[in-house]
Amino acid sequence: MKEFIKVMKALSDPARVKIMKMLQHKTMCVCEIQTTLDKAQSTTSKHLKILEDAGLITYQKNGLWVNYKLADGTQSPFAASLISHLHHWLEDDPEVQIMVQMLPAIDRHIILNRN
Amino acid sequence: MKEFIKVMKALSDPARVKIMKMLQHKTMCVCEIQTTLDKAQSTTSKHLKILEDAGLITYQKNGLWVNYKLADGTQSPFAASLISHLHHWLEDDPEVQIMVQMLPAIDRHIILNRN
DNA sequence: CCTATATATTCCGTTTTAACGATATAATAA
DNA sequence: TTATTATATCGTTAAAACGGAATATATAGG
Repeated sequence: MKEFIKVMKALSDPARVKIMKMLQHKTMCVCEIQTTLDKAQSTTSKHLKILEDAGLITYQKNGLWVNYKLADGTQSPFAASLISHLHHWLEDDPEVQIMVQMLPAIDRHIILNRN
Repeated sequence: MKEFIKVMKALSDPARVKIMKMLQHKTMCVCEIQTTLDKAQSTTSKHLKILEDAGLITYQKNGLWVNYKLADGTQSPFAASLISHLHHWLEDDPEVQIMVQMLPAIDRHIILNRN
């Protein structure tokens, strides 16, 4: 029950659902996710932790960057099922559509004014 | 998005998930659900309203009694999918199992000391 | 009408959640 | 080592959620 609640709670916040939907398109670092969400860095980091604790996303460190991506669902059958459904759910949601449109322009090097 | 969040939030509370699991076995009135949950009557009533707003359950009035049952999911595709999954999810959860065992003994007439 | 009763709603206290700024951590580069 | 930088954690505040007691509503029966 606790594990199930954890997954449901994780997906009960619009910002976290948006993170799931953006990671469906590409692996992203924290600053890219933060920019797309338009939230503070600490807020973004906490949302990522909640999703990770629920088994919905994973990360890989690469130097200073932490790259997040959707989990494969092996950690939780509930997570697995919801990750799968989220691929087609909310595809026609206005907020999600606008977000997806801006994704190609989101790049860590541009965000950090560097090249 | 709002509709999706509403469904996920509704299923983010153990008491409400338990209600879904008990209604999977039979239609129940508020006092029966309250007894099974072991919560106050107002608390129970509020949980039921949240589940109903999310399209997860429906009710039918019969005199003084209000009988609740699982929704068919026509109100929301998210609700439909989760109702369906919940049928097999948490079947082996200890809390749910104990609850299901006591269900046959839960009867509105016995609860209200009447026959 | 009046009474009884099953459920819904209101009120209020407590706990949880989400947000941000500030600080800490960890990795890179000099 | 020290400086820089991407991310994580801490501290605090405001809003939302959960709980129960008290009250309101609605239906049934006299």
